[in-house]
Amino acid sequence: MLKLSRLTDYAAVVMAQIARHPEQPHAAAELAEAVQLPHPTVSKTLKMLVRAGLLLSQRGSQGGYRLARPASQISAIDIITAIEGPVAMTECSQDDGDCELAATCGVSDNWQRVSLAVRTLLDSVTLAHLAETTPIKLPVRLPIQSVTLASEAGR
Amino acid sequence: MLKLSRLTDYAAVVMAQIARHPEQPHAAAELAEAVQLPHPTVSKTLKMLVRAGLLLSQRGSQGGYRLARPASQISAIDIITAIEGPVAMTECSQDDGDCELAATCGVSDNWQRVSLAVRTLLDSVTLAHLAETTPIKLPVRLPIQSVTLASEAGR
DNA sequence: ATTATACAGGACTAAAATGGTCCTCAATCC
DNA sequence: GGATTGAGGACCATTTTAGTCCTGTATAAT
Repeated sequence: MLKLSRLTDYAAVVMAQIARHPEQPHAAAELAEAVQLPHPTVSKTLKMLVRAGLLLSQRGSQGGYRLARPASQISAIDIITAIEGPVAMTECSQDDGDCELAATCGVSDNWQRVSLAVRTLLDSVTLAHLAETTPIKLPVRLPIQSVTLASEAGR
Repeated sequence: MLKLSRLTDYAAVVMAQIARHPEQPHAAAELAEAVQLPHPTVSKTLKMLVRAGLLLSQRGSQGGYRLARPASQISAIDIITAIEGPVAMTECSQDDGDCELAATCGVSDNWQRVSLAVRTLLDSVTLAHLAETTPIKLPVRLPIQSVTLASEAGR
């Protein structure tokens, strides 16, 4: 279905929660309560976010989690990558690229361009954006994305 | 990893192969040979594409598969949807939207906007694009995408 | 008509990913 | 020292995915 894993979803919700109160550290138990999710699961998610460098943790009483940098400098793709690994549309758009079918494939280059466009899009969405509550939805348009496909590449 | 399933990947490759020779019908066995994938798997993929209305099939000898419409009128999202179902970043960005955590979630609206942007991006990529071989990659930029987030929505 | 070709539909299985829990250890504060 | 809180990883259940195969049906050539 080309969707985020559930853990990634949790991660975004938790990150947003922290982003709305960036001063104090937040214990896992407190966050779990706030977002109404099981403690062990939230805890697992938080650990992944720490390992990815998006959160800082402090042990001991009065400890907890804080953002490693301002919410405006954390992007959606950072969160997704932290939980799911690199965003790539196809197997072969990854780094290793060990697809031996590349010869007969014929679409890999273009998929890679699409991948890049998706990544760029997700990179332009920040945690600050996600954390904002949205009382009204007024469609204001703003171009944020470019993609180059073979057909436009001069051939 | 936010990536396409392998079957979707196959579907794109096979569709591109057909798109490059749109006149004759192509038998599943012939396509499997051309793209170097197992016949049963290719066959399964083709059936899904027919059911989604992207391919037309003809039984009997000299039968096979043809595009249901020109490659320029089939988008990447059509192919993805045919195999994986609707593209939605989160559970709750789907139609039913039966997420009872929506109250404490606080990010669902913005994820839905991101989903929409991804869908729009994938909709702008056509099978004709994908099928093109790409001898040179000259980065020419072309804005194709807009997204509206809460922060830009007037509020 | 008969036969060979080729798709339709679905059952079935094996393997992998995912979601979720729990236990033990380490750090920190009081 | 004791309470609190995170780190790390093992572990299991469930779901999803990939892939195969079988039976049936439509079509064309002869």
